[in-house]
Amino acid sequence: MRIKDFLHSATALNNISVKGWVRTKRDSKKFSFLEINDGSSLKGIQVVVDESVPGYDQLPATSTGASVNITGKLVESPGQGQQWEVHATEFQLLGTCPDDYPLQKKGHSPEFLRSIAHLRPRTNLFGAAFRLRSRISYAVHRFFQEQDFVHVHTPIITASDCEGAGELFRVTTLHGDIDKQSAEKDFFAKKTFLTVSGQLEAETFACGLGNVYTFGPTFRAENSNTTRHAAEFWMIEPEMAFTDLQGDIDMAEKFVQAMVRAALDECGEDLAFFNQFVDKGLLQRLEAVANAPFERMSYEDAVNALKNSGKTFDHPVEFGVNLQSEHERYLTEELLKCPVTVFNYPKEIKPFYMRLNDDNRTVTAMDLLVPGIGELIGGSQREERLDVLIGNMKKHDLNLADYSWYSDLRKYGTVEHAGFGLGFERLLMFLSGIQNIRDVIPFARTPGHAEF
RNA sequence: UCCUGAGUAGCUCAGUGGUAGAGCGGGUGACUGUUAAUCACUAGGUCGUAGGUUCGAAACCUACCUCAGGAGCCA
Repeated sequence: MRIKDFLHSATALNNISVKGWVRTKRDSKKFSFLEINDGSSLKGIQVVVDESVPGYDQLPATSTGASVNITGKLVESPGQGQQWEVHATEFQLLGTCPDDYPLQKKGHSPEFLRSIAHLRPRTNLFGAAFRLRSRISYAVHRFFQEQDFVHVHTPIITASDCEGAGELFRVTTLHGDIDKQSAEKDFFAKKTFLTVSGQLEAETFACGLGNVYTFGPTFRAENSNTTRHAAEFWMIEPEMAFTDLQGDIDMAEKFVQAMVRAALDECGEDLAFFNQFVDKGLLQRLEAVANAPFERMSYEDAVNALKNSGKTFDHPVEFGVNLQSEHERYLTEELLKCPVTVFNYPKEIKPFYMRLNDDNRTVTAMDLLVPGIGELIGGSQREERLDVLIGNMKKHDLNLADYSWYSDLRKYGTVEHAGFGLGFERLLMFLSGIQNIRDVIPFARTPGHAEF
């Protein structure tokens, strides 16, 4: 049993063992109070160690951060502030914690804790963040598995650039100036990279297994320094055969709502903590998202709404331009005050694989925007017509031979299909209110940073 | 990569041209069924780095480094 179980115990218990780290110690003359946390929950448990307890002589050396093993009994607490406490019958100091331990009893800034990322799992904030991450990771699989989606492990090393998805990390075993050497001499006998998306490979499985999803690491060598970007992040990419854009949007909205519901239902204590210390409006916002339908708006309507907003934007809005952060923020945070899916973007600003609409000027792209984050999901119905796809690839200067396996999906038994990509860390930011992506991933990889 | 801001004690910060400070944390002691305990005492700093201006620089100027926020790119 762990501390979480003791805190929720229905009865007093004899002969229990508590192993964990000391958060704080309060000494009396003849006994000490310890608050012990083992990571199983936000709350720790209070332990009372009387001077008669074997091991009491180790208490002076037991400071904040020390690891301990306590044998004792769980009893109702006579003090205020907790239902249960542990009366030690034996105290064992496992590991001392010298006074240069950087974590104090008081709060620290996330920036400082980032610099000691190896110790931050011991804090309330990051304990909560990474418990949430784990629960939601499980909820992702549960959501898709319960609907008979097949989980596909798409390759990490790839030779294909999923067009337009940012800079790639080169993977090579060559030494010296690699650009001056023939790629044929490299390990894979061609230029290879870390994946920027599993979408193209996922499509091959969707066009065979029906509904599939990927959930794995993704790498972008983009030199971007923002609160929403990491060079290594985890992406969820469902891909569905016999599905059009509407079905894609339906699934995206259903997915986001299910994740919000999972967080509310399964991480209540941690969410309450975020609501108190990170984002006062979090719970209210999540409840609203879980219960109300999302807005949908075509790109053209969005552009018109922005034009008629009466607001002056730093970047002017016109049909044909990408929506800027300020535009997305206005739509989701001011105009609609809820998540909104914008669809049917101009074809010029979107990748080759998106299906051309009958108007011949827009494609079936969709972006799901949420308050506070901006773009959470990007997806589309894929171009299933071979001739149109080939034409697009030519327009985008792609080497048709490199993508023959991809166009084969249209050559042999093509079907309409659609999918989307969702940055897992952005979802966690949305669910926790945590403002910086570096605080929802265990060890952030960003330009100039690969510590730990 | 661009723009803006910030680097002063372990942490959070005050100090805007004239003897480096506070709170918290650490140490010591006292006290108490305590709970971000309380009280007293105490240690702790090449003021990011390098130049420059000045009788005198933590402060003003220049460059660089680091961090943060914003932008672009995107998920």
